[in-house]
Amino acid sequence: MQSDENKVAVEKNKKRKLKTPAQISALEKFYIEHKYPTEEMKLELAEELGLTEKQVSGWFCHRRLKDKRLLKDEACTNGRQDISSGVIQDRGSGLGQDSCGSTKHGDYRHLDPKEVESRGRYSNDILAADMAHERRNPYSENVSSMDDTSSESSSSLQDQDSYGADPSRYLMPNGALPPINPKGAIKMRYKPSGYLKVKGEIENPAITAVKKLLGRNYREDGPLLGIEFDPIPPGAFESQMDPVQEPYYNANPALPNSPESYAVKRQPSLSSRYDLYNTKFSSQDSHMEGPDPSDFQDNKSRHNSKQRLPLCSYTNPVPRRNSSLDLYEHSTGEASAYNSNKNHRVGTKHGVEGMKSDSASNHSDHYEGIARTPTDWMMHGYDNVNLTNVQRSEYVKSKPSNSISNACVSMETKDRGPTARMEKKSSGDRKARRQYDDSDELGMLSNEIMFAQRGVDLPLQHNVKQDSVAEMQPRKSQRCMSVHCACVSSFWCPTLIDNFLVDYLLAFIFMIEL
DNA sequence: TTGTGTTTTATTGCCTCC
DNA sequence: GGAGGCAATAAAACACAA
Repeated sequence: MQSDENKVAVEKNKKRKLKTPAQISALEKFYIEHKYPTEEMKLELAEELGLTEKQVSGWFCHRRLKDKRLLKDEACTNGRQDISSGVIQDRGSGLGQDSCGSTKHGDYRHLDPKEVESRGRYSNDILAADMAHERRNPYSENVSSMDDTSSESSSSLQDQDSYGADPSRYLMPNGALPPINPKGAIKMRYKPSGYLKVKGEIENPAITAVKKLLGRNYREDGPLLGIEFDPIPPGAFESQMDPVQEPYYNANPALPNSPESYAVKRQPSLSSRYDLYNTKFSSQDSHMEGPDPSDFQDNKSRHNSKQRLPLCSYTNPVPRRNSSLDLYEHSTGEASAYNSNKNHRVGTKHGVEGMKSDSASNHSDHYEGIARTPTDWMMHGYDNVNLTNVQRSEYVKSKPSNSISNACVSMETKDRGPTARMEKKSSGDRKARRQYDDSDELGMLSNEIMFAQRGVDLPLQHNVKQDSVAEMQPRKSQRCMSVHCACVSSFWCPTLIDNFLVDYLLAFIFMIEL
């Protein structure tokens, strides 16, 4: 009898048991803080979680292996991408070949394992793993809320539970990166994230080819593709006047005012958002510029990587189309995409689904009429490419259900102000509108300054063709015109336009040319 | 519902370090 | 030699598509 009981007990113990969400959450949290916990830590943790020390040790061991595996996969992926593109990317794939070749005893071998400890805060692959965990774990949200009372370290855990790939998650409240543990910094070099990561993912052969074709003409800090801009309207930057009372420059007086003016007017506000965005990402980029990146979004899981990778291709030349939809949704709805972790989540189920619903319900409205964003301006102005509404709808229909597009959504929402539909909305939106206007003041100012600088420093051959601009600009004030010009100028203004957008634009143009 | 693929957990053996 | 860690392996649990 006793032997039978023992047998049963052994069987019971032998049969693996899934750890509860709370346990996993706690373990993950601890793992972020201490990649290599001491025996005391393990004991304490085991006691708290009702596990054995052996289980805890094993979990940490497997967790490290998981990290390593994900890192290796990511590195291999990047390495293949580099090969396929024929260009050695100076960012985003440093680890690749080295780690691909040898895995014995891990890629951390060259580092003191202890030095690797506590790097988890910056370890994006952990986030990816957590994202994978979330996919599997329907209780994640509960766990997340459960940890609400936790202290600082738990905040990261909570973020984990949300599994947002938002690169700003680790930013300090003031938007700056938290102080970097030198030890962590070492590891950081291997873990690109945020913009750099996304960029590395999407920088497919098409973009590479475009860059190759452009050669010297492609300057990240210079005019784009030789697009000609019209000269700055006289007095465009004169003292700001009441947009209602003041006369305004109108290159084409025949054009009536239209709601687009509102949308266009909003564009400058994006600069402030862009600045913030770029601040975040550029800060991260500064850490990513190292020889070796991998990336948390890619690290999500092998399974998801397989699902995601094919979507990195530009089957949809304008994946950003959904973004404006998203923007509309968020600008009028509850949470803005800019602040939403979910919208930064790359390749997450929710994000994709959200996009689908957006496209399905709103795309027809969003692409009626003329271009409303700087990107649209470019599309109209460049090579006289006139996209019909139908075509645009098709862009939407071919909604990119991929991580990149999802990332674009979040970026897009930063790029674009509210669409013209905002103008049509009821007065109930005026409150939100005022908020935009507030930001517009700052944004316009910065844009105008930027534009003025450009007017001095750069030749004017890069002015957008006036027709295209006039066609799209309902002008209500001189200031609006200056804003319009500033928006156009943002395409070659390095501080306003993200390289990410440039890449997409290049890819789009490349598609057109093909 | 089922088959397949992925992830997680547990176990074992080997290696390195002290 | 013991402790700790890594890698390999098996099996259970899970996710997802057909």
